[in-house]
Order: sequence, then structure tokens, then C-alpha cells
Amino acid sequence: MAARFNPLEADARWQRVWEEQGTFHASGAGERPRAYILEMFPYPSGRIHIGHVRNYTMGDVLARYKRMNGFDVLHPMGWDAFGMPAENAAMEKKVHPGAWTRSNIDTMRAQLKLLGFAIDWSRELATCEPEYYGHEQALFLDLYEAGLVYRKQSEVNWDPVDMTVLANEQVIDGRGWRSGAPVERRKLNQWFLRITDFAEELLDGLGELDQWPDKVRLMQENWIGRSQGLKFRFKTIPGYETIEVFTTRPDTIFGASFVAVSPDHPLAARAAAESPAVAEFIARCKQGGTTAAELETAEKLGLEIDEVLHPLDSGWTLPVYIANFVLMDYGTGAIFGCPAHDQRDLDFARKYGLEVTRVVAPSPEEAEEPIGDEAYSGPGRLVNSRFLDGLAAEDGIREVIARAEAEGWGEGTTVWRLRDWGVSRQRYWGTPIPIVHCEKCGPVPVPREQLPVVLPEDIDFETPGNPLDRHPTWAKVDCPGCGGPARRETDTLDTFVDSSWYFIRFASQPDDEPFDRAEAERWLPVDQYIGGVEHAILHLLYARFWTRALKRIGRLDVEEPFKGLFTQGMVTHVTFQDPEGRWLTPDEAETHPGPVTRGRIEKMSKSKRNTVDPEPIVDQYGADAVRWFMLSDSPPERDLEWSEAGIQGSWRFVQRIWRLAAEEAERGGSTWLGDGEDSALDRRVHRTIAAVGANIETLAFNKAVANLYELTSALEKAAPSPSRSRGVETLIRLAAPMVPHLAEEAWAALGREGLIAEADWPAADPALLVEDEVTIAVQVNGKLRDTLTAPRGAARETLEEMALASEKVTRLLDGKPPRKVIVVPDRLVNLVA
RNA sequence: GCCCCUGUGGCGGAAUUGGUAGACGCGCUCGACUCAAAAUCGAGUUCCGCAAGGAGUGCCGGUUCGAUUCCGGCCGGGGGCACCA
Repeated sequence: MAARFNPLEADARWQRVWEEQGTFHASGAGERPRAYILEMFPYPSGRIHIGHVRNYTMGDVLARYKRMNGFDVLHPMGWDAFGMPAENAAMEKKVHPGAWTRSNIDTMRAQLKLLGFAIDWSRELATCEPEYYGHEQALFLDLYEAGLVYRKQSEVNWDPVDMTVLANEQVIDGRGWRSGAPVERRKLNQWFLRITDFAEELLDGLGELDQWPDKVRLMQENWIGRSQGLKFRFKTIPGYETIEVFTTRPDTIFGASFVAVSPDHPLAARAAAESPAVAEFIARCKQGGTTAAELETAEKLGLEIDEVLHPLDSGWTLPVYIANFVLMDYGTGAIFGCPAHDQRDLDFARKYGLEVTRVVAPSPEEAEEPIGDEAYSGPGRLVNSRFLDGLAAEDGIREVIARAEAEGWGEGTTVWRLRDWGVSRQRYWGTPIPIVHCEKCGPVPVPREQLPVVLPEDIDFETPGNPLDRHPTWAKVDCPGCGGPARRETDTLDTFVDSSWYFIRFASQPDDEPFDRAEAERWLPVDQYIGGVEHAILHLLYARFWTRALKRIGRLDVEEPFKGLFTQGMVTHVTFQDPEGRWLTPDEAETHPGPVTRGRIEKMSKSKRNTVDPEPIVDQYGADAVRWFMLSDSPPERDLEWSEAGIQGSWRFVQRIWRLAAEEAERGGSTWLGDGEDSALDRRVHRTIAAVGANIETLAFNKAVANLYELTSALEKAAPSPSRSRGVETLIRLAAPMVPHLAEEAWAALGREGLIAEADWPAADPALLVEDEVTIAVQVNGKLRDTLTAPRGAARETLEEMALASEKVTRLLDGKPPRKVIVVPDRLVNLVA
């Protein structure tokens, strides 16, 4: 029996056994209950980083725990393999994006395998392969035929030098991140998915997701952004179209002092056509930057172009402005301005000298209180509002909506913040959109038998722009409709589309269709989904939408893809800088000749040079120590600080378990029949079984880790006994999901048959979970003064008597009887003097 | 600006429904083993105090026999959204 556990040798050996035996293949057959455990699949950027290790370790513990509890577990892995970094690599390193991506996948797969994750590798997929994206094209066409896909002009950030569309995060201070050229706003025809059709059900569906973090549900709720209000039309001066506006505060209608339309509003366009001054003004509005900071400080600009009549008073004329702060794509693109009760309107009114009339007052005394520099948006009663005077604001809203509907100039409406999902990307490394453009027939779907539309391999990244667009032959095709000359769509799909259904493909992957409906429905929804909070909105919302869209078109009877969601924290590390502000790696900081500043503990990033490569750590300490460290100390939803001391502590613990197991193995393992039982130890073991199980179920891995430390200490201190031998075996089972290589090794050493990965999770004996003696706290006036030991379930009177007999208590009570005695059975006695 | 979360030792963090604050880990201190070191083991470690005792969960107040937990107000840290009418 080796004195030390040697992961260098044992890790690889057990990984081979698991692989050869197909231990972690999801069967999908039989009567066992199913569990689908999924971590967000990685982008193959090059190498696995510590954050991946933390993410996949959590899922792995759960998957292994479920397996030991008799579940048929699906725990797959794949690659979110399309995206820009591959194209950047192609430009910088002159490698094909496909070659770069696939080589990264090979590296990262090998690295993940070193950690011994219980993954069903037979289901591995990569979104960049036609075997995946071809099915995605089929699903896209399904949605297209169901009317959930459409095309419209939309503005993009255009880099005139690279001749490419930029994502918002690639625009830095109004310039392209790569070229540094000022970014232009251009209108392009782009494809959209009708996610707004699902706004209401996506919002209502959040209510059912009780195993999601409240934070994420709230973020999605805000993102979808439901607002109730009144949509209404002004009476207009003859010759002009009506202006329709939306407001959530129709109660303040008598506080109106202007109307404003967006610079993109059709009315603004018409005015511009008639007047060069207006056209110039609109151009000026669009000049401003789009960054948050610029918007924050941007000055309100307006230009009067028209007048309208107040809907409740034909004698009341309101000026109409084009205003730079009105958004075209929210509500109707036009507002009525009520300066007294809206800060933006107030800023605007002050600048252009418009009237400011208070119509809501928090109290009658403040009815005529003038508005200063701050608009009042709080509650109150309506004033200066004719027939609305005296009504509470909420009642005023109802009253005005009712009036508008009765008189036919407006109606109560719900407006959403959510926009349709633009999925066109003017890039090479993505799923080709399976559409052909024909001059005669317009956009025509590629016939199913011609799928997949495969990306061309011979591609040129030397010249700027979308390589697909420039390819000499790829886009040239015959129209599937009329047979005439036509051109392929050269946009590719947003990579969020790829990740909107991969969890379905994992569950079922036939060759001839995206998934087998019945099989997918047997696995879905995912029982536990684990990933970073950075995907709380977009990815999770898109995947929810895609799943609901498939349901609506009758392809899959699943409403919500992820029953349980867990968002884990990041892995952080100290940073170091030299006096010039250059970032140093921890190693460099140690050997650096000059002074070094120890900086904040931050998210690991290449730019701050505080990353840690997991592979050498695994080489040094073994997979189990790394896994254990990932689960220790920090609650999984919070950030975890990487530290050398921490990983060493984990290494020590792995060896402590090994010593216990080795010692018991020499004694004969659980077959050893020594003298006597140790019932206190038995109780401890069973309490730990219950606690570890409960803590894994709730993903409180740090607490499960603490439970195992406690049990280990207790076992180390206990004298040899059959109880202790059984206890050590139980400890190994409980630790198996977290440190699986060590557990297999110990299991074998103890002479147990089969794999611990397939062994049963121990059952806690309820009779051993309760102590027969309890410690009672004795308080005087709520302060702890003494403790005493009493039999469990002792009568109130008994406890009171025992408490009063305490010397410390009698001293404090000065011999007088307490005024009041509170007894909480099995817990405490509080004597009030 | 709006919305949300959070604040406990030197550090990461425990503490069912209000009921013995600081479990467990890291670090540190002392001791054992060793020629020595590493590894390992034992003891200690919220603060003040030699002790008895007192104080203590960001700060102020409230409810309660009893508050880390509930309520109100302030302060600090983090996150989301953001000219969304």
C-alpha cells in the first residue's frame, strides 16, 4: 500500500478505465429516472482556463452525484465554435479559421480529459461543422416558413476602412477597434427573428422558473421591459398626418407643453424634404456619439416644425419639435412632453423656454409649488387638470384612457422594450443563411435537399470586407424558384443562434434531422444548467425564445429549455504592476528587480497578466486537488480567488483521505471485524451523509467540502473499530463526486468490486440523525451565561429547574426568582430578571 | 438617474423558521518528530483584559424575553439597464 496517493499515475489510469467501459455514456433507455446536467459549452479560444475548470467541476460533481443516486445522466460537452476570434486569428496568423478552431478544440478536449470529467464524449459536437449547422439551417427555414423570420433595413456600425460591420463592443470612442477609423452608421438589409412576438410569454414564463436565480429573472424582466400606457393621436392641422404618441403617464396630459418626434420619424423626414435647415438639423442629431458617456452628457436639441391641437381642448395648440432624445424604435417614435413631471422634458422645456405646469402635487399645500430644476415623478393628486383635479395619479391614468377610448382618439396599450433579434452578420466564420436572392422571385429558401449550405474553404482574408461576398463563385447559384441567375445570401447567422439549440442536439442527434422529437422531449428540459452570469440576458433569452418558437411551430413540446439555472462566479487572482504601470505575472513579480505594486484581486485576463494555466497545476498536484480547490471556500455563485496556498491545502487534504483509506485497507477494509461499536462516530457519519447530499443538491459545494473536512478529522481521531472502517468507506463514497480518481483508487485498495463511479450513494439512517443528548443554552436577560446537557425532549419544567440550579445563574439572579422564564425545548432557557 | 444584490475575525466564509456568532479552510503563533529541512502530528488563534469580566456581525434607531436574521434611516462595495416617454 503506497503511503501517498500518486495522481500522476492514478489519474490517467482511471480515466482510461472510464473511457474503455463507457462509464459516463447516457443510455437513454430503461426505467431509470433521467437527469440532464449541462454547463455552458466553451468557445474554443485556445486553451482551457481556470474559469472553465470551475464551471465544469461543479457540473461534474452534480452529474456524478446523480449517477450514484441511480439516475441515467446526460452530461455532454461541445464547442461553440463559430465567431470572430477565428477570423482575427486568420488575419493575424494566416491560418484558416477552421484549422485554427479545430486545433484549439483538440487541445482543449485533451485538457478537459485530464481533469477526469464524467462527460459522455460520444455526443460531442462543434457548431462549426456542417453536421451541426446544416440542421440549424433547416430550423431557420422552419421558422422562416412559419413567418418568424423577416428582412428589414437596419442600421449598423460600419467600419469604412475594414469595410465591415462592427458589433457595439468593437466600437471604441466612435472608432473601429482595429482600423481606428471613425465608424459610420449605415443601413443594411438584415434578417430578423420575431422574438417580440414572444415578449409576453417570455416574460410570463419567468414566473415558472423557480429554480433560476432571482437576479437573472429580474434582469430578463427588465430587458423585456413591459410598459402599460396610452397610445393616442393628436388632432392635427389640416394638411399634415396625425402624430401618434405613447405615454405611461396619460394622467399628466394637461401638463403637456410640446410634442416631440424622433429625428428618424417619417414626419421629420417629410419636413426635411421641404427644408434644408431641417435636413441639416437631423444630420446634426445623428452626429453625436453612441457611447453611454456621450449620451449622458448630450445636450437636448430640438427644432420646431409644426403645431398640433391638444386632444382634450381644440383651442390649445402645442408646438411639434424634432428632438434628438426621442427614440424611433421605442413606442411610436414620438412623445408628448410634460416638463413638470419628466426630467428630460424639463431640460428640454427650460432650454426652449416652454411652459412648465405642475399637474401632480404630493399634498394640497404644494399644488401651486413651482417646479425647479427637478421634475417631480412621485405620487400625488392631480391639480391644474380640469376634470381630473383631485384624482390620485393612478385613477387619472384610468380616467384618461377610458375617455380616449370612448372618444376614439387613443387606446390603452402595452409597449415592450424588447426588440426583434437581428441575426445577420457580415462575416465568414458562421452559419450561412440558407436563402437565395433572385431578382425575379426575391428571397427564396434553399431547398431542403440542398442543405447544408456549406462554407467555402478557399477563402481570402487579405482584402477587407466580408470574404463570402468577395468569393468568386460561391454566391453564384441558380434560383431554386425560377432557375434564373441568383445570388446566395452572404450574411451568416449570429453565433447566439448556434447556442440557442445545442442542448437539444445533445439530447438527440440523428443524421437526417436536427433532433428526434420524442427522444429530445425525454431528456429536456435541462435539469441543471451552469454557466457565467454574463449570459444572463442574451444567450438565455434567445435559447428560451428558440425553444418556444419550436413549440409554436409544432416541432418540440418543451416550453422552457432550462429548468434549473446556476450562475457561477469568476476565478480571480492578484495583479502586479511595476512603477511604469506595466502588468507583471505573479512569477515576474517575484523576480522583478525594481519595486512592484501588489494590485487588486481581479478577474483573470490576458491583459492584466494574472491568468493561471490549469494544465501545469494538474501536472503538479493532480486533477483531484484542483477539483477540490475549485469547490472549496467560496460559495459557487461568488468569485473564487486563486492562490498557491489554496491548492496546496487541497493537495494535503487529498493525501489525508488517502492515508485514512490506506490504513483501513491494511486492516482489511470494511470486512474487518474489530471490537466494539462507536455510536458517536456512526451518528457523525450519518449526519454527514445527510448534510453532504443536501449541500450538493443545492450546489452549496463549499459547505459539502466543510462537511467532509469535519468527518475526516473525526475519523482520524477515532480509535479503530468497525464503525470507523465503515465510516472511512462512507467518506470515500461521499467524496467520490469531487475527487473521483482518489476515490476509485481507495475503493480498489479497500477491495471493493466495480467502480465507485457506479456505486450507490450511501443512505442516511434517520435513527442516527438525532442525538439523544442536547446542549441547552442558559441565558439571563437574553445573554448566554451557562450551558447544560439534557436528554433530548426533556420537559420544559425539567429544563427550567436545571437552569435555575446553575450556580452562575443564581449568582446573577441574586437569589431572587426570575420575573419570566422562556423555554425553547432542546434549545435554550432564558431567565428574565 | 432607475432597478437589484451585498457588508460577519488577518483572509475565504459558516450559522433550518429570530434561539449558544465565528463551523470548515487559508494564514499566523507555540510545541512534537528531525543533525537540519520538508512532510506529518498536537495545541492555540474575534477584540480588550493577567483574570473575573466586558464588547462585538458597516453606522444610528426600532420591534422582541432574545436580532447576523425582521422594520426604518444613513454609509460603503458590487452588478444590471440607461434619453425606453
